[in-house]
Amino acid sequence: MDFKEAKNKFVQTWGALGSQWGINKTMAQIHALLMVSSEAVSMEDIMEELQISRGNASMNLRALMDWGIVYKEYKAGERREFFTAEKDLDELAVKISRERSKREIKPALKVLKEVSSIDANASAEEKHFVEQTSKLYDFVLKADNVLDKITEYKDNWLAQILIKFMK
Amino acid sequence: MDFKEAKNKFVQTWGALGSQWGINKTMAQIHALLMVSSEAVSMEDIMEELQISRGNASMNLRALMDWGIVYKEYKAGERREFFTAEKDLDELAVKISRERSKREIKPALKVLKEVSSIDANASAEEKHFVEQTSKLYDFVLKADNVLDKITEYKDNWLAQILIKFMK
DNA sequence: ACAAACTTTCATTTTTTTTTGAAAGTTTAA
DNA sequence: TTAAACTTTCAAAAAAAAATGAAAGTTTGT
Repeated sequence: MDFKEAKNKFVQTWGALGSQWGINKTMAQIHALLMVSSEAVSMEDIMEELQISRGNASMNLRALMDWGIVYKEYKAGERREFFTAEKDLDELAVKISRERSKREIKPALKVLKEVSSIDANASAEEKHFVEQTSKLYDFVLKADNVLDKITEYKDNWLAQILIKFMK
Repeated sequence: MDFKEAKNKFVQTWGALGSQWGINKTMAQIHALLMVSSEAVSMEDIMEELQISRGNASMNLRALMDWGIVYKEYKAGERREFFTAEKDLDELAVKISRERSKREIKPALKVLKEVSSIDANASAEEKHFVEQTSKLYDFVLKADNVLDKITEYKDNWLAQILIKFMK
């Protein structure tokens, strides 16, 4: 396998993995491309390499910047914008965790709290509902807090957990 | 908010959360419904409650059983099949983690290993590619191993991490 | 102020994913 | 063995998500 094939395979795989985790394929592909580029890349080049339209490139780059994992870069004497990805993997994981927590987990928690707070009248059905959603609330809250704690460590959190865990 | 509203809100929210994480909405909704049902539920009732077709119900129930988080149950004297969800949240998390690791992370690791193994000739571009994909391989492998370790604890793993982490 | 060099937006089109439903398959009871 | 009571399958339809591209917007240099 030569470089071009390998790069392409990586971009495709990263895109597919993204889809499976609820991230738009092109967004994941752009991210993959930037991750393995040593230099900042122009929108034109991204369009060319991934064979996508200008609009698509623009929107997904915007989304990646909103996630805080892709940055604009300006080159002296160049009119156009260039893009780079966060390349520090610990930092990348922290940012993704924080965003998903903020966007998805926190709102879900709010709903769980609401629905687990209805007052269950006598019926076993309602009691079970309240019990189960309460447990779920506690569980998700705890998991979310663990994420918070972990991402506070910032650098090398993964290795740190591993150390603590392996005894 | 009364019981019916709460139940519906929970099912809808769980479905939406599923979508955001790459799980088919109906599949997540069926799971939600079964999670908060104190009794096993028939396919007919699932179709009725979620307003979905027989085929849809059948396929998604099958998928949930493949994930190992929904079980068939037979009632004495009843011809039809009933379904229940795994209600132990630790067990649920363990099963989901294992399946996602097996289906998505392991194959991605294989590709990462492949593409990071090309021999980079002199160019800085190729060197950077190999370096970055190697780092990614190490990172994902480590993360996957942490998941493995965690899920070995089986019961109450979340609380255990929390304890270790809080010092 | 103008226009060239870019980027963003969004209505429309395309693609992908999900759902439907009817036919085929299976199981059970008599 | 037959038929009733179910479940599964899968081609086709529908719905949802993503992509296109041209017009509108923005920035910069002269």
